[in-house]
Amino acid sequence: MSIEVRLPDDSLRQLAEGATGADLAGGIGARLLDAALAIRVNGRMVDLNTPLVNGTKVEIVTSKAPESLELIRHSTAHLLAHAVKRLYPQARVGIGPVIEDGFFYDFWVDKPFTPEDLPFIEAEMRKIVAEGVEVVREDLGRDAAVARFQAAGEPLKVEIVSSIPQGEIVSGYRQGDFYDLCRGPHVPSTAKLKAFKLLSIAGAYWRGDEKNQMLSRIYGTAFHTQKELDEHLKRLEEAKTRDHRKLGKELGLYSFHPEAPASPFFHPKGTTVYNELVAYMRALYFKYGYSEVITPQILDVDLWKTSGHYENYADNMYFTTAEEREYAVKPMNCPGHCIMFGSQKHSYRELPIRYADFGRLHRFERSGVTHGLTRVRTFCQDDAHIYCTTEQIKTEMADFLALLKEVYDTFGFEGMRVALSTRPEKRLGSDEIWDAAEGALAEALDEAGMPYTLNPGEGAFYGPKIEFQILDALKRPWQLGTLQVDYMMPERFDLTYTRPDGGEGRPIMLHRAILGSLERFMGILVEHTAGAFPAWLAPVQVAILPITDRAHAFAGEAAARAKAQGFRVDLDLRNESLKAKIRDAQLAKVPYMLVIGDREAEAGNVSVRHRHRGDLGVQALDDFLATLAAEVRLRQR
RNA sequence: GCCCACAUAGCUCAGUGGUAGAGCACUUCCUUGGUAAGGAAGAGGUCACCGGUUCGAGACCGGUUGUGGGCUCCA
Repeated sequence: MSIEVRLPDDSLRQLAEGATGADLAGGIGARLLDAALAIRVNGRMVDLNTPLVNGTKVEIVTSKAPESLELIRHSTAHLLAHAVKRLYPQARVGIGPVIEDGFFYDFWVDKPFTPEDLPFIEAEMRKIVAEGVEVVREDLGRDAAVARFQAAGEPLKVEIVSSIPQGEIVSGYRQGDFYDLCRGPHVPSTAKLKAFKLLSIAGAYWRGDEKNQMLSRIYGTAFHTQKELDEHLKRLEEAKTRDHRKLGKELGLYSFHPEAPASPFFHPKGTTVYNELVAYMRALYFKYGYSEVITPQILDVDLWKTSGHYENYADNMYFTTAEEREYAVKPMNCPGHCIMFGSQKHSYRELPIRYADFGRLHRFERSGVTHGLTRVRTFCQDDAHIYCTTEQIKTEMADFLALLKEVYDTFGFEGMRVALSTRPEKRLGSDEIWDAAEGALAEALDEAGMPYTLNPGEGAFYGPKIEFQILDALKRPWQLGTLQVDYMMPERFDLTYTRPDGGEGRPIMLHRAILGSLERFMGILVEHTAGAFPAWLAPVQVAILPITDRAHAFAGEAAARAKAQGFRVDLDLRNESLKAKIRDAQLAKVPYMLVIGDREAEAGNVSVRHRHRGDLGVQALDDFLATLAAEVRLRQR
């Protein structure tokens, strides 16, 4: 008896009954067998050593297939666990999945691993690779699997397997003396794993629940070749050099101090960028029909009880008492806006009313969750609340999307992804209201033709939210914008407007932000631009570099003229060489350097150097200023 | 909050129990130069904080605070 399988080029191949993918690959060529990692049967990836079935379509998966990277990472995770079990037999294994850019494996150990352990574990992994241990799939009945893990002293695995319905087959893989629960597929031998590196250690809760025990997690990554691995490690280094915490210090933008944990101090240069961002948003608010408001920082706790924050958000709030009256520092602007809206009578003719607020917010974030500028305890959102009717939600949504796209385009963010977060467990309001709110957002997204993913249970306590995610220059995702629909606050604050028929209507409230928070946005922007802000945002737009003292007079005049036109100028009169001045301006990422020597001073010219484009030659000062003015006005990147 | 690591000059970092160091930055002097560091001198530290061990602690131990890598959480 023989079987026949179809290859991707539609050719048929005869094989003996019971032949595997490996036999198929070997029959085609020894080099293919060597490169083979798995096979794809009728589109589904399975182990290379899976027996072939007559009449199926079979494809040999080698390192050329994009999904093979996941395969070797998964197998490398098993390799890691195998090595750990050899070195630390008392370690009990958790789970070891593939993640973006690599994998991890969790271990339950008495003493957590330390970074010094990694080279030893890695060496043991290489030893297992050198041994070329065969990786074999071994399926077991559920009860047999439970018994096997119980005998092996693996309580975490027992817990997982026990949750699988009885009678089901549990797949697992054995490599030498190491057996692991796993769906597979895997590479046929540890010899196939050639380029991997263990990267870091971290604590992680079992099953991601902080009530469970803490496991010791080892992160690593794997690639097909050492060259690819090296390139990846180089990219990680590149990301490190762009770290906004490092660049912020180097460029003198902001700093952090123990006196105010997780709260940035914006230095003059950082404040310039910050204020330019606010000015930009203000200009757009004018264009899009928003009105800016200013509301108090500290408000009576009763307000927060009305808004529901006291009940649902108190853990994240700061409280203070004065004259025996209790207050809270605002973590959000919305309740203040509701007070303002409710303080006047409104006609349907006024709606939508759009209140924008750059108020400072304070949220108590648990120590350990803060991170540079991207997670702080005091920040300011490009926040606005739109009071409108149900019918107006769609046009408001469309206008908001237009505004959002305009902003992200200005900064060069691409690859926007959208997620809809629905009702969380801890929430206000009835299911009917949530149905309406979630429905409104979903419908608006559908109408805008925007594909989105669902984040069940991730909404805010007062309403569902749409979250907008972009990719930065290093293709890393960031959540920036948000749009939330809220039926709750208007209800709780009893907000009304007069309808055309003279009756009272209840407005809907939309919460929205585009940059998210100015703080986080600046951090992201620093990493996106590597600190080289576009000219319109740069803290110093022009550095004026006289070569000798003789040029100081004209350099001073040039600086004065540039300043008169509103440019941010740094006049470098230090007794340093031109080379040194250029170097310092380059390191400060100043967009334009104007070199002024005797020749330029005499003719009223400047020699223009751009931080990226280099020497741009000599031109009249006024011509340069006119060009720069256009670049800044258009907010060119 | 939890697990682990780290904390020395403004910055980046050396310093394995016996007198506190380097480079850069800063100040002064010399140098007046043409597109990424000219030269010299000087000044600068309660080694995060509190306690312990020791004849002696920047170093060893415990605690606190802050920061970092993660987990949980999140703009």
